Amino acid sequence: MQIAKILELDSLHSALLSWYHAYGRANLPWRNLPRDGSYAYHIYISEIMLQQTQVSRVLESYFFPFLARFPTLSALADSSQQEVLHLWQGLGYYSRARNLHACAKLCVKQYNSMLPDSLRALQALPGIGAYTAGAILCFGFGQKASFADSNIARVLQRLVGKPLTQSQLLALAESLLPQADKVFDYHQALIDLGAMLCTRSPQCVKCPIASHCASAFKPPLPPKPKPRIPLTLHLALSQKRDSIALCKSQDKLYKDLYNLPLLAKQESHQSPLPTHHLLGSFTHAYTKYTITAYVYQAPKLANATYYPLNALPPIANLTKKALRYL
DNA sequence: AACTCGGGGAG
DNA sequence: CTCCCAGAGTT
Repeated sequence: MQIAKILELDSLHSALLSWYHAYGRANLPWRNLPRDGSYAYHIYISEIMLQQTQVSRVLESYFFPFLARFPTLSALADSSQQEVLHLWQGLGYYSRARNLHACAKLCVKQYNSMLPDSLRALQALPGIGAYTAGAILCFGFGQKASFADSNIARVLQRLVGKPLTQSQLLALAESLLPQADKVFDYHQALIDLGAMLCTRSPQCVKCPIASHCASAFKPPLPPKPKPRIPLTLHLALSQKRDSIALCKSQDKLYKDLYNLPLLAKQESHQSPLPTHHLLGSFTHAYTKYTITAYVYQAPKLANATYYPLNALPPIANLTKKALRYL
């Protein structure tokens, strides 16, 4: 590489890192752990929780309770999937919880109850993809690995001023890496830059690397519109003493979680069923659907399983909302 | 490459 | 209201 380019890169790194130490979220719990691999499990949990999920939400009521209940990979492997789902309840994307449990069991069996420290082995584990494998290597094991989450992707694409394919993105990320002792903070800094300044509406005036950026102060590309499909659910609330009827989902959606029995479902806006006693209704957003749910009082169901209200199995927030009408 | 999977908070 | 978040797995 040419000298001028190296100096430029050096200046980019130092500008980014000074900004991070002044304005970044350096006090996040998963940023203040030993980086020798002894806390790779904690990093792993944080990375899975943070997939498509905001930091504030993970800190609220998930990260610490989960680690308190499952302090090690072995403890996680020894638990039941139900208990894991219980601590995941409300966080969404529940395949993450199922994969965590499966991954822990695999690591106990194959890797002496530890997470492996190679990119290939990590990526082969359920729920760990390209991004998370790199992040675990870098943040958990202190290795010089490159990766790109959506924050880093946005920053790098703005930096070069054009959209990049996944392989172009990874190649660029690799070429921008600083020396080994700075890689941890460098990646955290890029992530914070993407989350705090280089957002969809970037605050370029505050950006420490605007002078390196091809897109600084230019309007971002227009987003593409996404369709939303109306969905009407008719849910049965069947109470027996202090228990209610719930069904374990076998579908991909809410798999292994418990839901109210479904009387009917249509992909359109519907009115309540006139033949049933309506208790109430609510709306719920779910990916591409906007759901209207009607909750009806239902008689005792002969072949349903009833669960006590003070010891419910794991339920999704959709079901939790419906239980308000008890 | 395009879909699917949750949920809540920001704008 | 719309958009998006420390993505991964499936089709």
